[in-house]
Amino acid sequence: MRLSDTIEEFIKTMMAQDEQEIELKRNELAEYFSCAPSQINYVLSTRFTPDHGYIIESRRGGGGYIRVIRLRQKAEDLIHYLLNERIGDSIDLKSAEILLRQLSERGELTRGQAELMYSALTPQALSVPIPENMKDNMRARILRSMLLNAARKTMA
Amino acid sequence: MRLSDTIEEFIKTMMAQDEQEIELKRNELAEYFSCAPSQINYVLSTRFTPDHGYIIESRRGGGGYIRVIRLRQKAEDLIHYLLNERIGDSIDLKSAEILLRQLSERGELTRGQAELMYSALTPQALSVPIPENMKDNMRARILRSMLLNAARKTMA
DNA sequence: AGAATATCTGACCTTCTTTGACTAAGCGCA
DNA sequence: TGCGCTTAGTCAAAGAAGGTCAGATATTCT
Repeated sequence: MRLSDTIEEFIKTMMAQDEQEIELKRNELAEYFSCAPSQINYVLSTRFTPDHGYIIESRRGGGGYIRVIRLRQKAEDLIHYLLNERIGDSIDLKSAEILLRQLSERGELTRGQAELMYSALTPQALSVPIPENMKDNMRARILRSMLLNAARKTMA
Repeated sequence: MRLSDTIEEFIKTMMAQDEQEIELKRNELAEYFSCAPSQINYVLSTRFTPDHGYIIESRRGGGGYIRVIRLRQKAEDLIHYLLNERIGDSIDLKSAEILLRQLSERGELTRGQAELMYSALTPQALSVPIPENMKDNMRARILRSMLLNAARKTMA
């Protein structure tokens, strides 16, 4: 079996017992599996992505850590759909507005959240001197990032 | 847990009970936590700056002290200051994080709002191919737009 | 077999924390 | 006034994580 698969399983086992959230030390894990620390990043970036239902947070420096958060199934499905089908790598303001309204009506987001997200995508928010055609691309990224954040909480 | 975090908490606990203002002895504190005295300065300069809502006063020599004062401002004044002066047309991620954290600690924003706003400013959210120096400019606009949105409700 | 894809490693980078040597400022007393 | 404690401040270097990326290897697909 490949090392990556072993590490993946190991992490998933840790989460099974614990909660939906674990913290790990990159160097310790690498030490434990006698591999390069960057191998851990490889595993995380290929098997613990939002599409797989996970979110990663980390901190450097003394006392640093990597936190792996598992989304609940429903949130995972929704995020998968939103990121891949609905948003992709570009979304215009009007579509984003419609999407946010739907999410709020469906109760996936509070109205406040939806409005706050919308405010981050308006022309004023993005009134920087870059080509217009790049703005919908920015909207997509910003919206993704915010939806992932929300997925950890309300979307459940 | 990091020593710096422990010291930060310790100081905040002292303030919670007491009032808006406490006085501490650098050497005693360092002694108490078995660390270099300059560690105390590190904590103060990374966690008790005006951006964090505190100011520091101190005196050397016999009977010296360090005074930590929590600033209190009316919400409108704070928001006004942030929007017009502090954020201006550019703000880096770290500063934004600090400001959002302060707003949430003060109860001007919920923690969820602060985190949602933060997620719209991360490198992933802004990972578009534009010059780095323009990103802080974008952060400022996006953050302002979101704060205005929140302010219109909470503080209207 | 050859091309495409997936895995691993190592060198180098960035961020955050901790320590210690040296510096500066009040205070009290000769 | 000047000297010597008693404090606090500064800054650079060391330490402690984690991140990135290109290239070497290994697997899988056609």
